[in-house]
Amino acid sequence: MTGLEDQEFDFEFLFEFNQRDEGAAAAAPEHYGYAPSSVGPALRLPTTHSSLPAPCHDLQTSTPGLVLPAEHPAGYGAALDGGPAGYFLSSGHVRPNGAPALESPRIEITSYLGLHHSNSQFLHDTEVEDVLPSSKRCPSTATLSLPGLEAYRDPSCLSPASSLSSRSCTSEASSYESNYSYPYVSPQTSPWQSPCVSPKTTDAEEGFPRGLGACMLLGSPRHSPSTSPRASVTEESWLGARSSRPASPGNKRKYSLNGRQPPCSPQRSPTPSPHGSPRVSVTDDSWLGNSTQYTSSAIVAAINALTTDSSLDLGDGVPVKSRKTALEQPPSVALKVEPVGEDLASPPPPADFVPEDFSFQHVRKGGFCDQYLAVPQPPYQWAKPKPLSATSYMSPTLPALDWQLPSHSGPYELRMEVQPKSHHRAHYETEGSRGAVKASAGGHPVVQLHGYLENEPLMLQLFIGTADDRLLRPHAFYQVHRITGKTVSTTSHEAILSNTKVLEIPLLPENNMRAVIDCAGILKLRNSDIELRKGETDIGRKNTRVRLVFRVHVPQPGGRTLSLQVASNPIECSQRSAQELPLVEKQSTDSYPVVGGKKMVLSGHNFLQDSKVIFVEKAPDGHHVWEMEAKTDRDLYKPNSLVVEIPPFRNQRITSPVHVSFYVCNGKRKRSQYQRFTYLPANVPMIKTEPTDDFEPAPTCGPVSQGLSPLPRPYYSQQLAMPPDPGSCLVAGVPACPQRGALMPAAPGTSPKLHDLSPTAYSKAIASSGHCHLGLPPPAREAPTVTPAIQDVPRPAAAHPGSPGQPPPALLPQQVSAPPSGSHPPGLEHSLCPSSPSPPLPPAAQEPTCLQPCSPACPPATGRLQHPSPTVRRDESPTARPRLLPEAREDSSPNLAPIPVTVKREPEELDQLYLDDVNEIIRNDLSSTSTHT
DNA sequence: AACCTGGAAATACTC
DNA sequence: CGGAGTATTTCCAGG
Repeated sequence: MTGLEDQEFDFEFLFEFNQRDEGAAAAAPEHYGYAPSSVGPALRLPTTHSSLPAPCHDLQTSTPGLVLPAEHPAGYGAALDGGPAGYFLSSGHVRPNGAPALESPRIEITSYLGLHHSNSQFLHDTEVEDVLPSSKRCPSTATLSLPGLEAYRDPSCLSPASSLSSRSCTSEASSYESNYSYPYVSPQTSPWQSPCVSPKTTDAEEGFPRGLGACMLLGSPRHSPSTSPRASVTEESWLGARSSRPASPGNKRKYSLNGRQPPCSPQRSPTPSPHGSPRVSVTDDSWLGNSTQYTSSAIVAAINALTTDSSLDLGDGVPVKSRKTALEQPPSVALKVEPVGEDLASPPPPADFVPEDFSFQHVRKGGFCDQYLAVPQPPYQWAKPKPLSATSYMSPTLPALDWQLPSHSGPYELRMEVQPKSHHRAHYETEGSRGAVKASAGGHPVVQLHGYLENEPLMLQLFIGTADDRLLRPHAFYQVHRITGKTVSTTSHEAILSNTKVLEIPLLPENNMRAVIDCAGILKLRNSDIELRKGETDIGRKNTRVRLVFRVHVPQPGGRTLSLQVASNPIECSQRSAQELPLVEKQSTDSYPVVGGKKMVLSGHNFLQDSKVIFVEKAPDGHHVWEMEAKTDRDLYKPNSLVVEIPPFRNQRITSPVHVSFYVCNGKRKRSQYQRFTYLPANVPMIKTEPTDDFEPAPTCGPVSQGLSPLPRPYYSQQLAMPPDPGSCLVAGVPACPQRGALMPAAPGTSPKLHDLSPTAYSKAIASSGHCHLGLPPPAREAPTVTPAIQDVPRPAAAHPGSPGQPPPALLPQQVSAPPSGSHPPGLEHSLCPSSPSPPLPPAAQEPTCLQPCSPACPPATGRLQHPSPTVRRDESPTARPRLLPEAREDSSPNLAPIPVTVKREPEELDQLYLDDVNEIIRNDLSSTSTHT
C-alpha cells in the first residue's frame, strides 16, 4: 500500500519533473534545439495522437517528441530533406555521437518511436536519438527529460539508478506508474531497455534482417524483460499512449486502478524498479509497450528506411490486439507484478519472440507473447515490401495525418463511392474482432480515385478519424483494425504513423483505382488508457463517432506529391449509442425561407414517436441564441424517419441566409448530432442550396468558432474542410495546420461534446488558419476549398510540420533554422506554431501556446479549453431559450460574421468572402431556378 | 475452431 | 457520501 503512495508520489514527481523539463526546455534556448525538442515532443507527442502516455512518448516521443517532428516529419523534412541522408543527418545531428542512431540499437529504438509516428520515423528516430543526446547535452534544461531520455535508452538500463526519473521509473516501475510516468519516466523505461536489449537483439536479429534485428533489439525487450511486456504494450503503445493501461495487464485497470493504478504499486515494488526490471515494469507497461512497439516498429521502419527507403512500413507491426492485456495476466496480480512480472514474463517471451513469432504480432492468443511478438511484427512488415508504397507515400514528407487535405485537385478526386453504415460496433482489445465496417446497403465501403490515368498503382491510406465538428484528425480512441480472412478480398497492410494505425490498401489501375474496403474493422481503445497519455486532451467519454479517412498520394511531375483525402460519413461505434441515440442520416431539405412551415423528412435511426426536433441558432461562442422545437408528425413516425415542420425563424427579416442547426432528441441525454439547416430570406426564392457547402466555408471559419456550423452535419463535409489553401498548407501553411490538428487531437476539445461549440476548434482553426492563412478550415463537406497538399518530396521537412507534436517547440526553432526549408511550410509551421507542438508544456499550456503563436488575437488556448465544457453544458440544456446574445445577429451573416470576437478578423473577412460567394451562388441558382420555375 | 455478433452483466463515472 | 442514471468494458453464448 504504502507502495502505492510511493508510486503515486513518484508519478507526481515525475510529472513535475517533466514539466520542469519542459519548462527548462523552454527556458533553455539552447536546449531547445535539442533537448526541447525531445522534451517538447514528449509532451506534445500527442500531437496527434497523443502520445499517450507521455512516458512512452517521452521516451519514444521524446523521440517522438522529437518525433513529433517526426510525426511529421516536419522535422524530418528538414532532416530528411535529403531523404535518407537527411535522416542520417538528422540522426547524425541528433547523435553527434555520430553513429547513426541505427548503429546503436538503442538509438534506433528511439528512433523507432519516431518512426512509428511517422513515416519518416526513421528520421524521427534519429532525431530522437539526437534528441537524446541532446538531452544529455542539455541536461539542465531538458534536464530531466534528457537525462531521462538517455537513461531510457540505454541507461534505462542504467537508469534505474540513474536519474530521478529513473527512480521514478523504478518506483514507477510499478506498472501503473509506468503509465503515468510514462511520459516522463517513460524515457527511462522505454528505451532503455532496448539498449540493453539491443545486444540480445542480435539474437533476434539473427532471424531477421538487420533491421529487424534492430527492431528486435528494441522490441526485444527480451533482454530486458521489459521488452517483452512492451510487446504487449506495443499495441497500446501504438496507439499511443494507450498503453496506458499498459500494465493493465489485465485489461481491467479497474482493479488495479481502481484507483486507477493501485495495484501497480505492488509491482512497482521497488524491487523491480530498481532493477532493470523496474524500469521494465514501468516501461513495460506503457513504455515498453509503447516504446517497444515503436521501437520495434520504429526500428523496422528505420531499417526499412535505411534499406528501402521510403516505404513506410512502420509499424504495422503494431499489434492490434497485441495487448490482450487481459489475456496477459491476471489483472491484479499481473498488474503489480506486471511490471516486474511482466517484465519477467516478457523476458520469456523474448525467447518466444524470436523472429518467427514476431512476424506475426497477430498472434493474438499468446497474450504476452503476442505482445512481444507484436514488436517483432514490424520486422515482418519489413520483410514484406509494400508494393505500392514505394512512392512518395511513405516519404517523410507526406502530410501529417491531422492535416486537412482536399478531396480533389485538378483532375484528381478521391471519392467515397459507397459510404459505410452509420453504426459499427467497435471491438475492444479484450474482444475478438467485430468484423469489417460495412456499407449500409450491404457490401462494404468503396473508395475511388478519379482522374488518375497513370499505370502506376498507388497506395490508399486508411485511418480512423474524428467525427466531431472540429478539424478532422486521427481519433485518439479508435484505431483501424485490419481484417483478414477469406471474406476479405482487399489486401491491406498496416503501418503506424504517429501513433495512428494506418491501413494501406493498393489502388490499382486495373481496378480503376477503386478499392472495396472490406478489410477495415475498428478497434476501441480504453478511454482510461488514452486519457492517461501525457498531452492527450481529448475525452473518450461519449466520443464514440468516427470517420474512415482515406488518403492517397499522387506523384506529380517534379518529384512532388499531391495528397488527397476524403472522409466517410460519421460512424457511431458505441453499442449503446448505436441502439439508443437518434441519428439523422438525411434530411429532405437543407434550407428554407424564414417563414417555415414546410414539412421536412428526416431519415435515420432510433427515432421515437415522441422524438423532438429542436432547431437552434448558435452564437459564435456556442451559446444558443435561439431554440425552437419543431412540430413533428407523429402519425408519420417511423423508427427510421421523422416528419417535421420547419419552424419559422426568429427573425423574418434576414437579408442573407442564416445557418442554424437542429437535432433530434429522444430524451435527456439522447440527442442526435446537430444537423445543418439554413434559413433563407423570406423574399428569396427557395433554392436548394446546400447550405452546408456554402456555409460551411464561412461558417466554419466564423461560425465554426461559433460552433454553429460545426454542429451541423458538417462532419461529413469536414473532410476537406481544412483550410483553404491547401497550398498554403502544403507549402508552408500546412504544417501549421497540421500541428494544430495534432494539437487538436490532444486538445480536450476533441471530445465530442466539446466539439460543438468549443471554440477550441475555432481557435485551433483560427490559429491554424492564421498559420495556414485561412486558418479556417471550414468544414465544408468537401473541401474543395482545401487545397490539395502538394509536397515536394524533398521537403520532408515540411512534412514534419504536419506533425504537430513533432515540432517540439524546441525543435522548431532549430528546425526552422536548420531546415530552413524555411519557406516551406513545415519550417514555418514549426516556427510558427512551435508552441503548438509544445508538447512539452503541460497540456493546457501547450495548446495555448500553440494558439498563441498562431494568432495573438485568438484566445486560443482559453478558447479551446473553455469551449469544451461549455459546449457540453449547452448541449445538455435543450430547452429552447431564445437568448439574445450579442452575437445573435439577425443577419444571416451573423453566422458568418460571427466569427467573432476571438476569431481573427481575417477569418471573418474570409467568411465574408464566402458569404459573398455564397450569395452569388444563390442568386445564380435562383435566377436559374426561377427560370425553371 | 475461429470469427462474428448481439446482448447484457459488471464496472466506471457523473451528477 | 450514497444513490441514481449513464457510459464504458468485459463476458457470454449462439450462429
